[in-house]
Amino acid sequence: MANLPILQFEEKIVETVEKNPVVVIIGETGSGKSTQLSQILHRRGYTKSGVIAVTQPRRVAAVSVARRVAQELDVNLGEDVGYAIRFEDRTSSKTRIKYLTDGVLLRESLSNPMLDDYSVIILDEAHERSLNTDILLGLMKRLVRIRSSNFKVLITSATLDGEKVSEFFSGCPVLNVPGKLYPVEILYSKERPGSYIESSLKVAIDIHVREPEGDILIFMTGQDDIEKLVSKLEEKVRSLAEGSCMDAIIYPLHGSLPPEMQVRVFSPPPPNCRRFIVATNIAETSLTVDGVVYVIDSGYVKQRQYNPSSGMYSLDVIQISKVQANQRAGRAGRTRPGKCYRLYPFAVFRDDFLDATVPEIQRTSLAGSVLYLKSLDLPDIDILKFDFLDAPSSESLEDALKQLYLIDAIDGNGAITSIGRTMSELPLEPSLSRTLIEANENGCLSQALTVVAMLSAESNLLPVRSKPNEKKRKHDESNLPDGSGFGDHIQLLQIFECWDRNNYDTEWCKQNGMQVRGMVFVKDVRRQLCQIMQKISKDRLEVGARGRNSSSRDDYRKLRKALCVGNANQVAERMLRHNGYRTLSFKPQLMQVHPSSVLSTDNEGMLPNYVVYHELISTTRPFMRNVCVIEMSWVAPIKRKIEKLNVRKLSGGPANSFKEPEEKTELSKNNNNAETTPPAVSENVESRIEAARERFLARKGQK
DNA sequence: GAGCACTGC
Repeated sequence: MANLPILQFEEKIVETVEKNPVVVIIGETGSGKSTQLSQILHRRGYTKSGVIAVTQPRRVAAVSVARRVAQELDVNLGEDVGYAIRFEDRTSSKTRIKYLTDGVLLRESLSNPMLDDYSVIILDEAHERSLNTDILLGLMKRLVRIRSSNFKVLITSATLDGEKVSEFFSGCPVLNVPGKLYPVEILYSKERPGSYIESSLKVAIDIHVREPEGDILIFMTGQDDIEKLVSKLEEKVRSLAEGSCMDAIIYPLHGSLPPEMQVRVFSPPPPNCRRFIVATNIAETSLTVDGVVYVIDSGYVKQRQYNPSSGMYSLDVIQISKVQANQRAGRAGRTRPGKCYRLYPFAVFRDDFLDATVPEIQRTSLAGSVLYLKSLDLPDIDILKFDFLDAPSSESLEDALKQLYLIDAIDGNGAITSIGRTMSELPLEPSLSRTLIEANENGCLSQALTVVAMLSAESNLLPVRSKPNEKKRKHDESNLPDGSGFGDHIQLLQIFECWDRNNYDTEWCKQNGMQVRGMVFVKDVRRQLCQIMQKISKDRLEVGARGRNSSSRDDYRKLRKALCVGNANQVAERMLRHNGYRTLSFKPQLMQVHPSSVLSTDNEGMLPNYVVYHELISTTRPFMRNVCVIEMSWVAPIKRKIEKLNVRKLSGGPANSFKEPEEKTELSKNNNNAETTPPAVSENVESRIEAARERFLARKGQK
């Protein structure tokens, strides 16, 4: 700890924080910023007037960093130093330094918008640009303006992004804290390889044969590529003459591996053995593998993006950004000098790669975030001109408003409704929280809680796909309920009820190919939602899935009706002559039911006329994932609402709520004149949105 | 008859 680089900058940091409400800290990997910044300010008395909060984008980071700081200060975790993540609040009235996920801080700000428990808020890892951190950046900008001048905000970022964040905060000071990485030699390819699997294979074997010991980390885009490369590597390594080089052991590493397979990379390798770790970008930030000396970087990543005009997600392989490339290279220099082999030429890195990754706020549906901001009721903040570091497109904001309108969260003028207020209390995407509220009116809340909890965890539930497992899984799956012809939501309900009847037995999960951890998560989510709904619930809520009984067809019908209301923006109508569907509320497009669905055809081979879907995802074709059968009579009111829809009105709002965005230079000096800013000219707003939209399109065009 | 990168309340 004593030799952490950041400690040499203690005086400078304290002095700068003293004089400025906002400071940006550029701290490279190994600088100790996550553990030391809070302690420095604690030493200097900043915890006398309040708690120091440090946000993290990931749960594990919040927990492990808090644990580390408690150790260094020699206090019990949960007392002077604590953490708060979903389902787990380890803080007390004694807590002075609190680590928490950015999502938890957003929740707290819902009940206490001034966040006045905190004297200092540190947004750590802001360069990752998570949706939550981006919203917090906007809220912090407002907060330093309206709270007293001894409230401090620190933002840590990456080299390439620091100036931009500083500009956002009226040119606040930027401090550089060097990291403690060993030098990493970067080697570029002469040209882009035809196949980065083959190219990685060749480079990896070259390293293995020629270079001294040290593990090799290879960045691939997804499970498929990883499995292919792993088997090729195994074959090649076997074919090397025995004794010609050291032993090798090859690990795949990606998110859908069961946890016990993931942690294998943390146990030390056998002696005289080189490890090959073939990973997705899970190894870029989330998991740190010790012993890596060589990195092979394909230059690609698989990324999910949302298209607001079609309401569809797609998963695309795209080029990484410079920040990502540097992060990957840094993985080679953690224990000693390393080498990074980039499978692309320097010119591609310099000219083609974006400086930073497109922030999440520009690639996801914003319905939840827009509802969140509306529920804050900030008199001086209007969602359409909320001050974002990078603004989302107006198209994306309009899509969010449209979605919210169709599920009654906002009215025709864009104002939040009482339903919308209740929805914002629930830690769920809007379609799911609306479903719960309707189910409560409907008398099927218990069932809806189950389905909604299952959907929140869905990707963690299904067994891993792997060739030898396939047969076994098919066989096992036939033992699971089938949704009784009503689709996937009902099946999810039936599965949970089955597990409930089996006393939440983990063996039952294993026998049926369900992921134990995923199902336990569902139980936790359901319990949490239960507690929140208890306050507004009409019925008494049994904690179990209807007292160990199965739901009836009547329950299913009520539930499907609630799902229809909650997913009013995601209704699909079947084509007359075939089993393709089209959406009602987005521009017309043909979609299919995902082949993994349990939805079945009738005697004539036709699928139901109307369904709602949970998600629209384009892979080889557009697919609806998780569909539920609904009745035609339920669709009529939705159709009427869509016809009446006027997006301009939704985004207009009352004219007097518009205010000129404050002058940037005023931030640090004038803390108390928030109310004196003149009303904005709407042209100004529109031109800002238009400019943001053009920036967005330009970026998309570069791709 | 297709396939899912990674987080989080």
